Amino acid sequence: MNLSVSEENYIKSIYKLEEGQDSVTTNALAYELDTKPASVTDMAKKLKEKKLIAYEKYQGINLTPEGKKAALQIVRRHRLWECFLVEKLAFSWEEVHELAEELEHVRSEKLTNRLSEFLGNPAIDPHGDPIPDAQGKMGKPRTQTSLHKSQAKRLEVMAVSDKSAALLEFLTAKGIRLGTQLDVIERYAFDNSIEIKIRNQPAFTISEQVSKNIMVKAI
Amino acid sequence: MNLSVSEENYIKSIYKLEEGQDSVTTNALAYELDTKPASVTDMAKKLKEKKLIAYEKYQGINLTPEGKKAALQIVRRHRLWECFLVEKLAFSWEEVHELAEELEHVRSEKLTNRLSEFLGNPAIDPHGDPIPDAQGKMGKPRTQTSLHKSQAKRLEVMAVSDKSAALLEFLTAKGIRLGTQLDVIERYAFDNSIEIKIRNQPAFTISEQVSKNIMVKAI
DNA sequence: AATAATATTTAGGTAAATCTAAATAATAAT
DNA sequence: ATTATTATTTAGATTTACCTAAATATTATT
Repeated sequence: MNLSVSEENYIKSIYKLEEGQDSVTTNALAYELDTKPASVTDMAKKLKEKKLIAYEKYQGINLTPEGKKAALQIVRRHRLWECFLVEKLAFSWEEVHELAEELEHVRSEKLTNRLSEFLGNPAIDPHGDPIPDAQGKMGKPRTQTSLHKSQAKRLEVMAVSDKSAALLEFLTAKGIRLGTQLDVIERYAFDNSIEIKIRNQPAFTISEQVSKNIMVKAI
Repeated sequence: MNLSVSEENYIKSIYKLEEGQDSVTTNALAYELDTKPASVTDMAKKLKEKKLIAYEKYQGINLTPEGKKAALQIVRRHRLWECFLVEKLAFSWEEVHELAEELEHVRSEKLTNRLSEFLGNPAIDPHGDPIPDAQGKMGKPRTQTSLHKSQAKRLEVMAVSDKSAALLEFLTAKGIRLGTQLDVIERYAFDNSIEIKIRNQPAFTISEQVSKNIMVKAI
């Protein structure tokens, strides 16, 4: 199956949005891909034709097993390149997402597998996400909850689900990185903001938008 | 200046064909890019608009200084990725061209420079071609003559100008690689084939097409 | 120099991936 | 259960990078 860059981006986004949800809506996909719903409908028809997604008018989108396989290959490439950029080229974790976004579209199994080997077949990428192996097998689908949902009072940052440079820069500025341990001081119901504290630092408040994207586990 | 992948490929090919020639013809470029002359004319207008080439109807194509700068950046990326693939991922020299052809289009100066640094700022790529530095400065534009043109009787292989996998496989099979020293046994005028001999090996004959693409220097 | 051959350009068309605006379906609110 | 709102799809354009076929220039040949 030969996919265009655009088709690959759709498959990857569907895979991402499918997590948790039982199907992906046209609007959500359009927002995720920064495009218009009408364009999504067009592409949905094409991907259905190629048997990569299950799609019926107004019924939302799901990956077929084949589509999921394709998605996992793309995710594998993306996360391996992120490892490469951070470990070998000394990029910081908030810089690598956009570059990996381009590198992931070089579709060569041999290259992918050699790269993985070169990196010591890593199981997680610099953001804490698991890397699918050559067969598409992947460790547990990442951490338990978002900080937004977590009930815990003391927790550890396991991953960040949104890789926009803006968020990652914000987190870096605030001293939040992988493995950072935080205490939840207060949750404000009126705007869902959360006051948190990192050891040896003054407490500060983060918005719902931010807390939704910080993945944590209780400690 | 933001170039599409297609525009970059045109610029790169013009740069390649310009070497020696004083301008590049529509047909030559079409052949090089495996496209049609009409498409080249279309693109020539666009690249002229962007001031990357000098072009007047029926007059052939030349890079402007700006176009040449762009070309050297692309060539730099291409050759650095080739180094990476051969040195770090253990690809053989005949495998890397196609992959580098894709990787070269990731346009990030920071990535390029970090990659170069990671590789120890190499000055030549695995095919023997010099790698432009970050400023576009490049070592002497490679070897003197093709085997086809060379008058010398004993010579050394400095580079291969055509990177098609077919040719590179052929050369590998015959034991011809960078640095290989050969003796010219005979030149057959009727088809321009050449009988050559590598030390400790039986002599064999290569076609004009092959000899045109082997770059040598006399020793 | 006239003609033949070749090279190049123009005109008009196609496919992929997008878009806007309008139409229609599904969902939420009264 | 209507109506209003929101989501989705359709219809028709647009842009990029191609294409073919025909027209026109240039170059080579007699």
